[in-house]
Amino acid sequence: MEAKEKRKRSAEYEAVVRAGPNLRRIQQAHAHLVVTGCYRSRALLTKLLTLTCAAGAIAYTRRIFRSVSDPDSFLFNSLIKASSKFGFSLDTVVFYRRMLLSRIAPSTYTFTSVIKACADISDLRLGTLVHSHVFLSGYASDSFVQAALVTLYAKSCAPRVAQKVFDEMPERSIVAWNSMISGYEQNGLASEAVEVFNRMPEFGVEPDSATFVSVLSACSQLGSLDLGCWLHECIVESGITMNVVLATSLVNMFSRCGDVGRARAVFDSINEGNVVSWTAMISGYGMHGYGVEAMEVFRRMKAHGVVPNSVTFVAALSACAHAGLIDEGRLVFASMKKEYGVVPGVEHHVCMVDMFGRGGLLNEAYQFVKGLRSDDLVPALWTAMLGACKMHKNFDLGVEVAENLISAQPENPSHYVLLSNMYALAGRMDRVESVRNVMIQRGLKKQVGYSTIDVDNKSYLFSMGDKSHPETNEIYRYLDELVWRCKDAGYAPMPESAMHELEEEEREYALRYHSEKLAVAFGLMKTGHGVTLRIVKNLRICEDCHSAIKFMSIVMNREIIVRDKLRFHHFREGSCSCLDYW
DNA sequence: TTAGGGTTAG
Repeated sequence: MEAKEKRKRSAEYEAVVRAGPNLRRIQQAHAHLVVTGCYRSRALLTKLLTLTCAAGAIAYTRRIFRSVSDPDSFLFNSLIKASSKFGFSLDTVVFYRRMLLSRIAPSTYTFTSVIKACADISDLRLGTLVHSHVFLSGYASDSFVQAALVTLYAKSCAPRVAQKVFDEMPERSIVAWNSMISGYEQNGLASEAVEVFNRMPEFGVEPDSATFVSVLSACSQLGSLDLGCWLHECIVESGITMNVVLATSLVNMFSRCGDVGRARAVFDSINEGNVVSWTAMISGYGMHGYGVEAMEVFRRMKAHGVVPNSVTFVAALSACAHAGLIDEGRLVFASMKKEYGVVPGVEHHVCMVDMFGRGGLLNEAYQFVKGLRSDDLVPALWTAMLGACKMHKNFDLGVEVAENLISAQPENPSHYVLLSNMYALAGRMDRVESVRNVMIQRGLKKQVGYSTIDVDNKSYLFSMGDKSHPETNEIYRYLDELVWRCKDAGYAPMPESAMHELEEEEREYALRYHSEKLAVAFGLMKTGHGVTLRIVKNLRICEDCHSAIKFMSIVMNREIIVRDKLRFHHFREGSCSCLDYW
């Protein structure tokens, strides 16, 4: 009799397992259990709960959980793990609280899941509280818990705390190293991420594919092609399997470091691409202004049966915007909702305004903005509008837009600079002065622009008028001479795009020693003929530098590639790949 | 009566 009972139960259990994370089948299995009276079995209930959670039916999970009279430790742990794993972080916290209230002791397994949930919602306060529970429970030296804590602090914008936890770990697993590297990378501290990576060999730790994915992202931020190529070699030498995530990371790195050809070569080597890898390639072409190529990849992606999502559409629309493909952009935008059911969000709206604006269709851009719901009117729309006003010299509209921007974000100094630029271009110097005074009153400082360039595997940083470099005198002299040669070739400095409060002569001086010009001069000085220069600027390249670098590419017969905040500019033989379309 | 963790791409 007993054996028979046991066989029956295990058959029921098997039936639940077979249902898998499919809500309809789980419900059928659940109904069957209720009918046969087996639903009182804890094992079955627990399995049922984790499966409903995996199926994404969190409301159903909660309902079943509420019906359990006296949940045990196994049930709590299963539920906490499943809810955390499938992204129901707030539920994880609620279940954890219930567990504590039920006076059931959490284990290291409980903590890893709860800490991951706190990390996913970047809740530092809650995470710190759980960290104190870890101490009280005596699990502070568990390596899994510690690795989870590193992730928690890293993802909650506290990378220094993460580093402290990491440093105090007696044994650091590869996952802990990876958490530390990705933590720095995700907080925009790319150099620190690379430093951690470089310290791995001295601890005898072999990087795995997740390590490379994170360090490649850091490299993309830095825009350092030398570093990226070296990492690529490391991956090949390590014999790590090139999975789609790693390959996509490489595609992104090569694009963002200015070598879209290599990005394409890696992309072509991917066997089973997914929506992320295709999107990465579209975005890569887009940021270089290769709109036709981007749209070709977009077309091929659809032909391969890969369904574009919201991010893909941002990449495709932005590619159209940066290449002036207005009609194609319109078609893409129209197809979003109609063919793919993707509802346009604020990012897509910004792309459209940017696209119309760059193309000189200011009125259409403005009408597009006016047609949006008021809660969709994000500052980025006005910034795109403003860029268009400046490019196409519509100062009245520009002033109106800049004033809108300032009222929306009075604490953002770059809006004041834009407004001041607009007034200056419109010849309203009295207003320029008053905007500047407002900035001073409110204690707002213009964001400092800087440019970096790699020479002989070393990164050099320049800011405007920078004199910190040991070879400053040589660089300035070289640049002065270069500017003279450019002037001979037809370059005319454009003083109006400098800070307008300066006197005429000072303005030209300030322009001449902009960070990107200093970086170009240094690169030309230090590298041999035929070497392509690659510069990364943190802000948008200024109009005058854009013009000057075109001339530099002629007089020095060099290819110069500049990545700015928005896109790439390839300067060659006196023209730029953006076709002045930025 | 039942399993098991923390890291990675657009």
